[in-house]
Amino acid sequence: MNRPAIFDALSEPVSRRITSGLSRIALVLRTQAWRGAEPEGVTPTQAQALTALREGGEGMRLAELAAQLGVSAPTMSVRVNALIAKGLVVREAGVDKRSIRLRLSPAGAELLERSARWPDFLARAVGVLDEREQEDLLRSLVKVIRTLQVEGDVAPQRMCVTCSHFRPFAHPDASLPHHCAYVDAPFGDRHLRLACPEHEDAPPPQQRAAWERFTEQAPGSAPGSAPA
Amino acid sequence: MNRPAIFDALSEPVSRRITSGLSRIALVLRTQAWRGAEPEGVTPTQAQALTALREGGEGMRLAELAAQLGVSAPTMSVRVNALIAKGLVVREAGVDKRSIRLRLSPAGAELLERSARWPDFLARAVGVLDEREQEDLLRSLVKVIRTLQVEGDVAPQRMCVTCSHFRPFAHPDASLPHHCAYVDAPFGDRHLRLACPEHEDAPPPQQRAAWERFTEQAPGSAPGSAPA
DNA sequence: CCCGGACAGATAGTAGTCCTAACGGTTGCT
DNA sequence: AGCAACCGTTAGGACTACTATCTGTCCGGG
Repeated sequence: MNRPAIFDALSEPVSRRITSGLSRIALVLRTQAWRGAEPEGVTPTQAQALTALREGGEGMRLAELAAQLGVSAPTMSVRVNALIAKGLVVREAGVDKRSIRLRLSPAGAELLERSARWPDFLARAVGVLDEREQEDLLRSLVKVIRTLQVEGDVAPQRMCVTCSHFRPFAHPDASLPHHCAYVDAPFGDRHLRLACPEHEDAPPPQQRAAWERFTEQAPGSAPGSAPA
Repeated sequence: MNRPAIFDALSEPVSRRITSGLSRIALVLRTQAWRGAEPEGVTPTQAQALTALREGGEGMRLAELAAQLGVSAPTMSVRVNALIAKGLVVREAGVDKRSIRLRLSPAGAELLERSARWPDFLARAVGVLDEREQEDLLRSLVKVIRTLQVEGDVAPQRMCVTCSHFRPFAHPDASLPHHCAYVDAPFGDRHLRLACPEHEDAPPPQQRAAWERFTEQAPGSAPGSAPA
């Protein structure tokens, strides 16, 4: 579809410029990290831990939480203790007396409720994209993150594409082609989730099959787009 | 185009899930930051400064560099001194004796040459997207970053869309609709740059006009997509 | 001419982040 | 019973980056 052009020779690969753009956004997220957290009296990483704790369901173990946030267990231990001292998290003994179960306290849940809008400066910027561009962007991000997960660069995510309830392209409707067996309803790319509380890891063969179906289909935005 | 569905009521807004995905990628970039930099004997932030120094052209001032990387001047001062001590950057007196001009040393340029492939783990993940998806993704990122810049959340970027040489949709060819007056050649969305050495800030009225043309056109991927 | 305000950058001092190494208590296998 | 594996914690050190403060330079006014 794209004809050769002078710029094809002049430019670095598209994928590299994309990573440069993603890095730029990562930079902004880092420098603006205190915006939402500080007014609530927590640090950005503490806020991050609270979010993970909510998304991961109740009774998370310490090591789980650490893996989810990509930090070492000692780091997470200190972080969690700070949150416990602030009364935002409670620690309970697990069945195994070595392990612990971490839960949000009511105060922690309420804090998350209040500050759930961060990072809305970025959400506003994303809002300049039209409906279709957002859907395409979300689908692309899902694909990239899933690949990072397979490569071991990031911990398993609670995403639709690895969920046992996910049935890609189960319906002919191009607008709502997928099916979620948990709520038993069709959905589209725009509904794809990255952190679903109802997520349940599918067995690897099912994951692979679903992934193949999901990626091999032409994107919903372009029914007959160039396979050649 | 998208019909109402159960999931429209169940899900948080698409823009919020997108920011969640972007945050996830930012997390990976942060945890993997030492991968490319450490083997070269520099820290990630030092590598970042070197990159900015190359992209920004020769003879950058300290404050400029600090703004580009979203850190305070003192922070950048310390960082630059470390790079000077390592012989990767040279400091020269500016015309104004208060200011300094920072340049990459040959050793610094050579180091960048060697480690320019970071973060290629992310570039590889982006590589699972097909050509068209990458083009769409790049265009969306450009739009988001440009918006962040207008909002003041990030320093001015050397992007095509703010460049005096940029002529959006100057050609009828849907594959190469834009024109770069600097190299005097047509180019497409897939050639859009985020850090062009030849960038020259266009005057605000021209920027606004170009931005309007650039965003109001239907994305190249969908000639007749929903204006309603 | 020189004096003060504005500016550019450098230097403390402090706080947050996060790692590796080493340590106690539990569990389960032999 | 003994020992290895496991879970979480504590200790120490490195990196990042902020605010406040300081030194030197430029420029305009008296």
